[in-house]
Amino acid sequence: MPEETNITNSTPLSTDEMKALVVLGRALSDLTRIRILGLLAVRSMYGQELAQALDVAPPTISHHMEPLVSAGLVKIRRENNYRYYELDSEGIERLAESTQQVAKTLFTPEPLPPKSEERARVVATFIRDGRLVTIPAQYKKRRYIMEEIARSFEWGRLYDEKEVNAIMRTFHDDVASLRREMIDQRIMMRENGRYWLVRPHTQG
Amino acid sequence: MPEETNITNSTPLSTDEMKALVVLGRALSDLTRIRILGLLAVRSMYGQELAQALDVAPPTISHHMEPLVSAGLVKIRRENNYRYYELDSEGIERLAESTQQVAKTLFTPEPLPPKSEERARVVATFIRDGRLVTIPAQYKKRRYIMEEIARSFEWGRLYDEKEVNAIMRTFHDDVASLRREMIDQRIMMRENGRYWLVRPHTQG
DNA sequence: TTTCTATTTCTATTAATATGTAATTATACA
DNA sequence: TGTATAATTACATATTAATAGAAATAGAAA
Repeated sequence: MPEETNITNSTPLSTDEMKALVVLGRALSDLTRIRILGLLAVRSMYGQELAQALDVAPPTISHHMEPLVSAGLVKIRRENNYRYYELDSEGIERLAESTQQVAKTLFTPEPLPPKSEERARVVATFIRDGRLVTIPAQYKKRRYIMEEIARSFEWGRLYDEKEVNAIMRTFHDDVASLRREMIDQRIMMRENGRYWLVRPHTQG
Repeated sequence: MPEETNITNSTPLSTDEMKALVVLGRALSDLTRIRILGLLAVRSMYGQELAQALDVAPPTISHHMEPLVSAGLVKIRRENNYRYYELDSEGIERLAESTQQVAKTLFTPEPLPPKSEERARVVATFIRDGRLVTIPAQYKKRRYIMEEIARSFEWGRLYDEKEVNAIMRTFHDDVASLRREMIDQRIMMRENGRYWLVRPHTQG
């Protein structure tokens, strides 16, 4: 079983970004609210109109407005006795942008750290005469080793599993663990039995 | 009070699109699930790792995976006894695209219907010698009238409220109702007291 | 001011959700 | 084949959310 005790669980999303996502998700997580958005897309409406159109009681509309307004999707325009609810175009644009940003963030691999004394020492310790002595238990060291092994692959090329195994076996016999580690660390990707590097090597 | 009885409540979102949005919203509506996404963005993890990292019991992870997988954000890779959860890059791209699409849809005004006999008849009935006799109660007719009045505005120009009132008063004295109707029907937009047409006139 | 109406708040009820413990299933491994 | 471990399911509980009726609030109109 994998040894993971020393791994720090970092995340590319800040706490604030995560909370903002939850607020957005909550706003979208109910069909009545989505239907409200759909209706407001045609024209702004006031509460009783919405209640009648959706066949719910007026207090229900009021309650649903809270998450929609919190998420910045709807704004309220007061006119006489009425409150006209209308889509907040800026908010919805922000929503579209932010989800794209999050999607991008989630898939931006962490940058490779520069070559360092430490890295060289770790590599020298674990790789002797081109053979991996043992797979390091500590994440950071394992990371160095995996990046070193990745150098034996060519940027932009697709490899099938046999080729991957052949290359990895020059380092270590447990190629299954090495393969998994490459995927886990997002150094390589796999799809339909084909493997490839996620990004080019950074330093020669 | 506005007369709305004859208005059909159409929406630019199909039922399927709405349901898909709800599924997505549900997936994002819980902080634990967002944190799972954040962790998986760094590397794929199996259940007990996630449980330990988030300080929850393993069944909780199992439960959270259902909405994440349903929404297409996470996929499961089985390896020995473990189940490695990993981000579904295609799913997340689809998510980003679809929210953008929805945002766009929500703000695409319904196309102006072509000039028709009926439209001409309605306009002739309600506008006599350049004066609006009365504001039609029926939505469709009101729509025709508003589009007719919109022709007196210039595409691409900003108007302040005084100018809007001056132009509208040539049609009818209740300029407040006309202004609101323009906004409601998304023929005009307003921001900081400035008004403008949402789109150009289609037919001369 | 009084009245009327739209909206919100209060309160209650029901449904859904998040979470955990215990039991079950599934997969290696000895 | 039995044992060990990971994951899921079953079950239970506590919390949150959705909804509506009743009461309170706010604004317009008479």
